[in-house]
Amino acid sequence: MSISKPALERLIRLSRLLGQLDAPETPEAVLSSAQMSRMTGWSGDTIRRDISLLKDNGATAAGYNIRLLRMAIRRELGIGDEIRKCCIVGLGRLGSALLGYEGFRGTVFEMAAGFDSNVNRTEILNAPFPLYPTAHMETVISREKIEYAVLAVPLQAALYTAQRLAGCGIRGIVNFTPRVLPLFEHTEVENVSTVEALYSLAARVSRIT
Amino acid sequence: MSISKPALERLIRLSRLLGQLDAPETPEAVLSSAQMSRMTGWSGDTIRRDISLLKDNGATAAGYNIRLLRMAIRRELGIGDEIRKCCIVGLGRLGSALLGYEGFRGTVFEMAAGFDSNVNRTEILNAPFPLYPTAHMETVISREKIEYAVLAVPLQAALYTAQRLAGCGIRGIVNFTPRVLPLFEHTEVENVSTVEALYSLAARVSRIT
DNA sequence: AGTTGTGAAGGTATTCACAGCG
DNA sequence: CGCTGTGAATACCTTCACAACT
Repeated sequence: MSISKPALERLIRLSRLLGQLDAPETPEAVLSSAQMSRMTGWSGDTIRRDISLLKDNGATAAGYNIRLLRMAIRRELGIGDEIRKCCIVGLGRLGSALLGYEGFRGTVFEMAAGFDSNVNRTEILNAPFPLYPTAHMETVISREKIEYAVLAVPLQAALYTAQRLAGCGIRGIVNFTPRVLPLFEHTEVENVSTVEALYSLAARVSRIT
Repeated sequence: MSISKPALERLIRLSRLLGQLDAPETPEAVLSSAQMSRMTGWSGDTIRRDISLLKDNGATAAGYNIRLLRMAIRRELGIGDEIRKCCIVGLGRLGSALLGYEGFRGTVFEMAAGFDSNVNRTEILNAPFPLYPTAHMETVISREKIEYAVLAVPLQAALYTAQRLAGCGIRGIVNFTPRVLPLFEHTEVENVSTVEALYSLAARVSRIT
């Protein structure tokens, strides 16, 4: 049975939540669907149904074992322990801010390269992984077997760069640019937009008021 | 008739897309639902139904007038031309990268203040709007009538800072931190997470393969 | 009491199919 | 013709209600 997209997104966030609660010294700690409901805003019913799609989900009479549940989610997401290599394309303010981002600790994602068309930047900035001029993008990506890209180039370069990424075997793009990207044959796109988030908030707020 | 959340999100992105296509020299340009479908990946049926919820949507026999449709969406979102004031809380790498972000141009959102607990940062960084120590957050927000906040503080400070924001009248928080925030009574939360985006991509990719 | 898991019901969203229009 | 708009049908998702278990 396949997991629906809404369920998938909840499970991903749940796994983050569990990661925050999983303390090494209490491997037996449990959490009930009612507690998760309070922490996330989703109904306990929905949470239980999502979790019931997983096997070995760590259910007990008092709730779910935090550690086991988290493992079950990660297993089911098709994301084993296998490392996925990523790169950052575009090292302006936003891109370079991500160079030192610690949020990847504890995930299966590993930053393996950064690219910028401005050679100055690739030389001056320092990062815990190598930086290259964009001209070498295709070569490095295929040599390093990089699968995912975070796109943070200026608006004008967004479409062209995304097409180059899709053309050289990148499987997924996290699009930080305000450009709406087209569909690609073999490359998924996920948008991350502060402005869209603000509009979404504003619409909800004005609906409530 | 109320617009559903999925429809809302599509309309917001459509409006961004239309903004990119709307050229001043061709105010009569039209776009059909089939063309939008190719650009976004949503079915033409769904797009037409979303748009049909709007009045004065610029429909013609050849498609939708781009400019009129964009105006109709913005009108219907309950987002007039009234400016919404925002602030950035946390001026680390990510927060300070947003200080000069041009993506707010042409939106109804205006950055009005930035906050950081490190007084050094608020003095050294320069921005097109004033920066304050976090201690003054409540005062400034209520004085300036700021409604939205972009939360970019370190993980440890996320929950406490969010609670302070919710407590002082902020209507919506764009959460850039990896902390899963609880529900607040009068404050909406929208999450923006690179890591969640990557997991979502990875799950989709491994599902296809 | 508390918990999970799940059929059945209910509610939403999407797609189908086609009328009607320019 | 290709286009929009929409009733009807379908598919999907969430909630209800409760059995089973500790």
